[in-house]
Amino acid sequence: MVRKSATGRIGIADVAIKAGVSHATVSRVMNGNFTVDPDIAARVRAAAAELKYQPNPVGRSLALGKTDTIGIVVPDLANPTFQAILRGLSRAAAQDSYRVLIADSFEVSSEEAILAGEARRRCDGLVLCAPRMSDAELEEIAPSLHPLVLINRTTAAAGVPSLVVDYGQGVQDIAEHLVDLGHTRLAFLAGPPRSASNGLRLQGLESFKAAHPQVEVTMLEGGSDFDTGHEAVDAVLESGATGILAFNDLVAMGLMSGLHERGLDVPGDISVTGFDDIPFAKYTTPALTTAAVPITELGEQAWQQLRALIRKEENEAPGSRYQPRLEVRSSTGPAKAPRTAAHG
Amino acid sequence: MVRKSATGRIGIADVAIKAGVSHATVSRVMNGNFTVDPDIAARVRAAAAELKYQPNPVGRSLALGKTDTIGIVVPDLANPTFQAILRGLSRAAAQDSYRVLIADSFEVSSEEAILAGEARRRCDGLVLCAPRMSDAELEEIAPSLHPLVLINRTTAAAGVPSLVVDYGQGVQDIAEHLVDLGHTRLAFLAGPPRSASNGLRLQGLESFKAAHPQVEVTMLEGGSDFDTGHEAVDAVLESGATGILAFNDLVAMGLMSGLHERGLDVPGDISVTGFDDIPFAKYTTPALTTAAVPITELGEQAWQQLRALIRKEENEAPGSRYQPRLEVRSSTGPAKAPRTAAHG
DNA sequence: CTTGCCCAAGAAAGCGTTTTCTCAGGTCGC
DNA sequence: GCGACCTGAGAAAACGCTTTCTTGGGCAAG
Repeated sequence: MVRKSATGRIGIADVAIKAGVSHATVSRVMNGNFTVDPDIAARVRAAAAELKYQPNPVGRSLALGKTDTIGIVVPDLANPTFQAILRGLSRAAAQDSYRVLIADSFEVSSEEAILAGEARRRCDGLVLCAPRMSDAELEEIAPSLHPLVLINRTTAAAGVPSLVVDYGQGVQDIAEHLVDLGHTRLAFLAGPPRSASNGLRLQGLESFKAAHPQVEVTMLEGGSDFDTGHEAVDAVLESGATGILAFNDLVAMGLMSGLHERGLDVPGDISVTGFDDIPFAKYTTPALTTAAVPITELGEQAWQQLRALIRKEENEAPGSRYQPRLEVRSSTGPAKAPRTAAHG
Repeated sequence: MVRKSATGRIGIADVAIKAGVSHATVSRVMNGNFTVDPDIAARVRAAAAELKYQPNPVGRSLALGKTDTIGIVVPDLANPTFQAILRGLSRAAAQDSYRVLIADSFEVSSEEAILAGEARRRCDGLVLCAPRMSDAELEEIAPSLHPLVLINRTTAAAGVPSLVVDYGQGVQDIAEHLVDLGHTRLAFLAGPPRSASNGLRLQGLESFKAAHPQVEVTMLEGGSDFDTGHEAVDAVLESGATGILAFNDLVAMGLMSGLHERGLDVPGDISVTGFDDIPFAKYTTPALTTAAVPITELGEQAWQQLRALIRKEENEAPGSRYQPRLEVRSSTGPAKAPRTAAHG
């Protein structure tokens, strides 16, 4: 019988025996090496087909020193942003016959380095998505992770392309939009403290405040999910702001839902904006004004950059910067007279 | 110098040389084998730490015959349902130090079998998520994919646990709910034709129709995303139905958005229901009435089942069936007099 | 007819681990 | 004091593949 292999699976040896040739020849045929006699090649192929032989990728990986797999580590797989990046990455990588291994750090920044290292060792390259670790730590481990591509984070370590979204500019665009609508009291519902993109937004708001001293901008603590927005209703109302910049679309949706429950009208009473333009943003009622980030493209670009690194190609454009595009929908509208002065 | 290995990475050999012992001993120490002299063990550990040695998982996998990785193949990574399953699976697997490799078939059912095979060979087990392939094909390839767990699909092949959601019951519950509200004309916005869960829903509706001959149920073609729902507005209005059962929450949201644009009130003019209870469902306006599927739990259970298979444990409960729970929110309300008879 | 080449296919050496097998040295018992 | 037993560590085989190295046979040229 066949099945001589210890693992019980059909191996190259089985095919070699069946075809009456050596392992080497089978390998050559399977890899399209043309120095094999056509007759023998045909015999090998027939044997392989009959045994339904499929090369063991692990053995192959060991011999070849590559796994045809890349890893991605994300802080939270529940976040639509990271899901979209993952999707874009997976799609692009699949086009080049690469697979994607995922590692979710669940926002535990202390785990990221270990997770990244483990993932990297199993893969040919790694995408580190919005890592929460410190700059110092990131810079320290970056070399050991090469080929490495960063998303929404930069590092001083050499040879690490970064794809960053200009959240600072995006948040300024949104603020400008609200000011144009007559809002003079704004509030920012911040994101996770360790998020670099939150830092960029805060910087952007500082620039905005410098340029618009007459506008009042209240900072509110927050997070990155629905509930954050939903629970922030009181704080938002208390601030007296009429234009709210939520950290992202999720927070904005939660907030709108909360406002709705309070009987407040968006945008009649309060204007709400999001960030990211996740697919759902278009379908909220009212449709959400937001800053669109070309997020799937980000995942795809990450693969392009990583592929260049893996192939050791000269990378003409190491990393790139993405500008969000203001997407005005119906969750923003003209400011009405400040509620505190409504009696006047 | 160190770095004798061809790959340029630190290998077990480097540690062995540095510690002045054999490969075997290093391996023993790294794997916590206690038959090693404590002094030598300490020397090895010191050498490993100094060289920052990390075992190569590929070599390890080859020797051990396992990869500590499982694969999941989904028809569409953009679908929140599959994202949630992936998340649950990944989380549960990570708890047992397993990683997840993803394969997206992009709804191309002809690719599924190849994709599944490739993924399986790199992994210790596979989760096949709502495969679109035919029953015959599924049954044929199932044995070669073992250990295998199916989600939302069953097969006659032996030893393949299935986790299925009782979509038929769920859809009946929703229909009953609408009837209780006085609706007599319903419409079902179907999902992808190849989706087994769509088939289950259709069966459920047949049962429902049999039990409620007085209720008119119109079948409308559809899909599984926002746009499907958004584009279905005309067909829905044409049907004259006042209670709409959308294939899932996404479709329902698209439909509500479309109805809103037409100036129609939900649930005043038309009641809309979804399915799945994705996180967003709670935050739509109006909040969506839907059938909640314990979807993250599904991913987690998939891992439990797969783990049992991998460990060759006796599996007391091979597979299980999940009952959706009706989640009544505010997108459904009392039926108003049929519009076609409004003048009466 | 012999010598030298070239080519195709087999033999064997990796790839980086784990694990069995083997053997040297020490301990204990008689 | 010598042989049996045991322990701990090195040697080597195994995992399944790719690839270099080797070899034998066929062919052309001298």
